[in-house]
Amino acid sequence: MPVQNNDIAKVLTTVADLLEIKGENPFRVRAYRNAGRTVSGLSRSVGEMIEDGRDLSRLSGIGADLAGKIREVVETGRLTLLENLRNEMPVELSNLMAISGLGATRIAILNKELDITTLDDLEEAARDGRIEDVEGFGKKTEKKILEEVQRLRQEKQQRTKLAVAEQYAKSLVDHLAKAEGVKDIMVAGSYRRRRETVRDLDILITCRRGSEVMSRFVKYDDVDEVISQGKTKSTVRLRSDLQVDLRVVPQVSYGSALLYFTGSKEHNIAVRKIAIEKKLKLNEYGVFKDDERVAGRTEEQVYEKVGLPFIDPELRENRGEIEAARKNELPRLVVPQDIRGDLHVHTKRTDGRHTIEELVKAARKRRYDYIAIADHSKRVTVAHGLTPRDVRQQIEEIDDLNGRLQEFTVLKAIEVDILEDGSLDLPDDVLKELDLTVCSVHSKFGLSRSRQTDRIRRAMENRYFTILGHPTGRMINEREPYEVDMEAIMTAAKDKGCFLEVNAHPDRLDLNDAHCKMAKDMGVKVVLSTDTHRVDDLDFMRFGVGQARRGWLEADDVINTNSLKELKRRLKR
DNA sequence: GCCGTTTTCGGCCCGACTGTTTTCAGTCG
Repeated sequence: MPVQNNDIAKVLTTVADLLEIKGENPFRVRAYRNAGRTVSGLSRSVGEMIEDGRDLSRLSGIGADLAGKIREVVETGRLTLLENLRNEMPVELSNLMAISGLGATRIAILNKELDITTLDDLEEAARDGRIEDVEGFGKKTEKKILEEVQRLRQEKQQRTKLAVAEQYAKSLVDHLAKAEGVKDIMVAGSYRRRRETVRDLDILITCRRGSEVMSRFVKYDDVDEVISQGKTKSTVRLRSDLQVDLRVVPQVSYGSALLYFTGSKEHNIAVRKIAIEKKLKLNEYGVFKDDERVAGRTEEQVYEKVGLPFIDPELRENRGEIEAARKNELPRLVVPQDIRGDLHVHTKRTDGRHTIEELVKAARKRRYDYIAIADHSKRVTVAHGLTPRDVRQQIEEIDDLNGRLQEFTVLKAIEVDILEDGSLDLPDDVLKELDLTVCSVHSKFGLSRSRQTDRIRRAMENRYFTILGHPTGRMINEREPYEVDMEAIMTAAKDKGCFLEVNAHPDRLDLNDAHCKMAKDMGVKVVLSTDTHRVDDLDFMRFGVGQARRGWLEADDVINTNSLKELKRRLKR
């Protein structure tokens, strides 16, 4: 069983936790923590990278030492440093870091004073009232700890899908915008960076002095608990368990605050370092030269002062955007208006809710030029998948409709299953009648990495294979992606002239951001599709665009930004 | 432990809020 990136990241993070609890050099701790984050954010498996002879120390934040440690984990499944730490102290202590309000220092104190090592120990001590007697702790802290242990047990700390967060954000923004004196209001954080999930919402507001917006915030109907409340910053938890931070800053600081609260943390640190190089200080209140504010009102001004062009929020992950900005090589990211049509739409003939006509009407309303009807193939019996006869019937229906439509085209397609042996679920003489195919894996998710990869590669050898649908099969927070060698898949796609879908459904977002970047780097074109089942789903496109932007994709990397004529040309194999 | 457009040594982002304290450490983002 190969060691996955996630396992390596876990080892590095655990080491960071234990070193921190031990009171080690905080910068050494940070190095391990950063390395864990770097590894978990890689699109390729570290094991493969090592096999390919890649030098891990070329990754930012990973030097010779950490590269060696990562290699040890990959090759032996263990890390001597962690084993040594294990002999010195209980490893379970690192689990306590998940308790909000407890950090390394206080965990060390609780361990020393009360011999607490596990969550159970902690809960018991809090219940017995032993924690409040420890110096530096008190009644409130003890109560908070008990609540947090229970929260952790209920596994409520899961990240929230972007589409869900959007609903809460919109209602809350509406509520806050009604406060007197509010000028700017923006949801920042990972929400603005369009991450597929968010841990919390960060809302930034500028307003007139003496505005009641902060009290309006903590009194919002949906607030379950006020975690902290100050003049410029408050934190609440909504009934849904989503945490929301509100920051209020003066207008002269809006841009710098927006930059700061949009993050990512790593991006901010990198930008601040550049500011320091230029003898400037950057914080959420502005860019300062000798205590004089020289920028801050807009993000553009802040970037300009540190010598950078504006960097789109989706790129701000410290994954190379700073270097690209310095060289003036930032991508011109795809925007929603670039999208000319949707190539993965279901109708009521299978598991969708609407007729082709209804979908056409909805698509035209969104100013599209075309859609592709891609219902399921026969194997997906739960969705009443189409038989060859059904497909032919639908083709006739579409031809008939196209004859009556002006300045809009319905493309004939199918979402055809890739069977276990790599064949497609419909015969070639049916597939050849279609404009395109979306080929998807809907079964046998558990195949080994090599068999799953071969299955898809074999399918791509079929000359009627056009687009690989939701390429990893993952469902966010629900189902892990199936094991597949994405680099090999992309190599095959490029070789055979196939495309990869970025499924824009907010439960999928598959390809993910790192894979989008990988596709770009490998020269594989993608399709942004919504997998629409009801007309409103067409609006999921914005999530797909967000994901694509996070993966550095430009309009030219996305084939459904093309006119119908150009699209048809590119679909030919 | 990492890193370098002054550096291979000596730095490493920076501020708000809380709780427990009498001036601040710890935590968080």
